[in-house]
Amino acid sequence: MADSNVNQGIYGMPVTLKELAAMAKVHPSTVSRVVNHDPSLRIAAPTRARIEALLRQTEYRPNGVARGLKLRQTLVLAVVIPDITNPFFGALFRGIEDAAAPRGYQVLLCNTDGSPDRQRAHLQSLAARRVDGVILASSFLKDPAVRSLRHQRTPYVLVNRYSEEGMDPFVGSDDVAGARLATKHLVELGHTRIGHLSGQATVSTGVLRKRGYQAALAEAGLGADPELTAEAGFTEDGGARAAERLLALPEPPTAIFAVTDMAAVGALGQARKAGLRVPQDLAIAGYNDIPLASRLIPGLTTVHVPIHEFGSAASRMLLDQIDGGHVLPRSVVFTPQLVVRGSTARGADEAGALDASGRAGSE
Amino acid sequence: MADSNVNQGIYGMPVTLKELAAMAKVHPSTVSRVVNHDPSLRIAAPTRARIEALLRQTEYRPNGVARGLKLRQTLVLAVVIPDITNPFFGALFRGIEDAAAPRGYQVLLCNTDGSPDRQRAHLQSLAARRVDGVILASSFLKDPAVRSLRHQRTPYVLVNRYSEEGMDPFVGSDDVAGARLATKHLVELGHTRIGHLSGQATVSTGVLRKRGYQAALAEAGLGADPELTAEAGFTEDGGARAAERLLALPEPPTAIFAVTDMAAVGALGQARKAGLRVPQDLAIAGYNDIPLASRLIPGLTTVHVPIHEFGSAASRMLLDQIDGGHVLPRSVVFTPQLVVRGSTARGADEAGALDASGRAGSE
DNA sequence: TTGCCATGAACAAACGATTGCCCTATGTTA
DNA sequence: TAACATAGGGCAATCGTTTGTTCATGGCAA
Repeated sequence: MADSNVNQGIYGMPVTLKELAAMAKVHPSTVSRVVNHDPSLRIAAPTRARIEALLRQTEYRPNGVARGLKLRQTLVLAVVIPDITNPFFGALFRGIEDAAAPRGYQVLLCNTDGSPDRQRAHLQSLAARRVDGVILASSFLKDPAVRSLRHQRTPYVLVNRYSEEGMDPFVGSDDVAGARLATKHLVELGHTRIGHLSGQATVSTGVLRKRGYQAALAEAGLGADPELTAEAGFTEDGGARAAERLLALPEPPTAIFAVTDMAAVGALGQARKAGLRVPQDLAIAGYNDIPLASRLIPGLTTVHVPIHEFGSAASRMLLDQIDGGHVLPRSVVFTPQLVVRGSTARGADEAGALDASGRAGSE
Repeated sequence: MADSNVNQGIYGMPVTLKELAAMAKVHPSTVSRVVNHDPSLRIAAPTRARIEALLRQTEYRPNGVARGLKLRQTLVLAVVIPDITNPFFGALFRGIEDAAAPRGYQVLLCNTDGSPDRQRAHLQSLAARRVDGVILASSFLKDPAVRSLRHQRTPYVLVNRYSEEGMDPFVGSDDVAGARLATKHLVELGHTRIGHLSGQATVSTGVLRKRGYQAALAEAGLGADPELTAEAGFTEDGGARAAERLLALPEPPTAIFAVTDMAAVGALGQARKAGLRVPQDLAIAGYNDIPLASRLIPGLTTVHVPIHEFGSAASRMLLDQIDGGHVLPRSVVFTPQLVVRGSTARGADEAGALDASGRAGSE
């Protein structure tokens, strides 16, 4: 460093309070109070004018890191998800950012790919970084790193994942009701062998949607054949493989309810590969109503949830928690709605499927 | 604050060097040197053991904010894009994060929705935050905030966007060549009225791909009818509207090359709405080969570029620039490849379209 | 003239970590 | 025995802000 005391930015733009103060011939603290509009500061008009002119000329912005250290707030939120490539999480993220930005926050995005190790690594970094809050939509709530969030008193909100302790701030939909809706729809279409592509048993959405599926079957007087449920996880690949297993059964299902649209998409591809027509030979329903669902041919019947609002609601809960000290309300649960498209159309002919696919998702 | 001097975390876990030092009965600086494995530290074995045991028990992690202030590095990168909901940017982000994570960096995601104001707001925040580097894949390179990145000496890399100054670190594909490839393909299929859904004239990809389109037409001895080009931007909606204009012409095109897969998807929907069969009545080609392209029916013919590698290459360039002080190489340009699917299939019948759609994108 | 009160800013102590330098014991060597 | 080297850590400045407190000055009333 050639300039030992006063560091000038390029183009001679000062970047620190100290430099600014030297130029204005006042003490740095005075400049700080002007910048922050400190009401306790009584300042002579000419002095204030001098400082403000300088601030404008130099476009000074306080160093956020130093500010973060002093004020103990970073104005950063973090979102931990399995994979941003999944359209569900893309829409979710937008909801989060759109609600966070107006309040001055920016958002770190952390993909875990469903790996507990990556999740733990991310959470540890986030804790060290002192992010102001975390939104968790990833799978592993037993992770000790999650507990350490609690212990560190880092505010957090869960999206689409209940924790076991059950008392965590939560945003999501009524998974049981949604799954019942979709399954009941398949029942009413006359199907009696209805398969289920399930999520992992370690994830609440997986468990609850399966429960809804089983409830709908029971209400219809249909026994839940365990053979008709195959674990697919939440990916297209998983959906394809699980569907393959189901379709290879001696008595394969004529309809499938998938835990997730992505799994349903996998099933759709698998059905096509097997030469089955959808919906004539196999009806398929998903969950979430991702944008892709309405663009497929046939359009995917699915359970619509307001993904973007999941994000913004979670964001707001988190920020309120950060500002206010505690959580209110503790949870936001949206009511899911069935969206019927071509993949389960009743007397589906080609035209019907096309029509249905033309509907735009409301997301 | 009840505890004035020594702040204990919950569960009595110390969180600062000072507390740790007090417990180990050594000076904080000594603890710091142990944590950072300072080679200049000569320390008695028992002392070291005492400190290390303490570090393990308490799971101490240095406060990243304080560290950032002192060391002038935040270990944060930022990505500025129009919209993460667009599959192209989802894949890009994963590439970036996957390359950044092993080197200890986490990544802020900033969506601009193509708004210069939002972009400027984001860039200003990022500068104030002292992020270590920025990857720009958004549209506005004239933005003064971008210049200020340069002025602040914040390292940055452009993805898929040339700046006018032309000397910025860049990652992307040869847009002219890619567009020529796609257009030439349409020419070879026998089309003579080939339309173009273009990007904005302010964005390099828009300009260059249009140039490639025109070059291919010229080579084929086809004049470029300006009426056959409509500005679509990079969104599905824009693509639909632009396609609508083209299809309403007295002599509408029989083939369309879209600047982007998303625009092509919009055109596909518009064609369907107009009762046109793809590819029989209208052939459509896109650019980027997003995952969606291979799942549509018919599959979308497109120009494949390695999106994930765009991200990882950009990430690596940026990190090298941060570590090394300057940029080498200044740019990475991938060679695009044509992927032919059902949307331009030659004597396409239903079956052919289906087959083509079954191919998985290599991304 | 003395005392008091605003006024207008400067002072200085944090926030938590890093790091060049200094200091104090103990051997070691001349 | 005096000078010196080395081991083992402590000291203190620094990164850039924020903020409670103190201080000097001048005006005004008594």
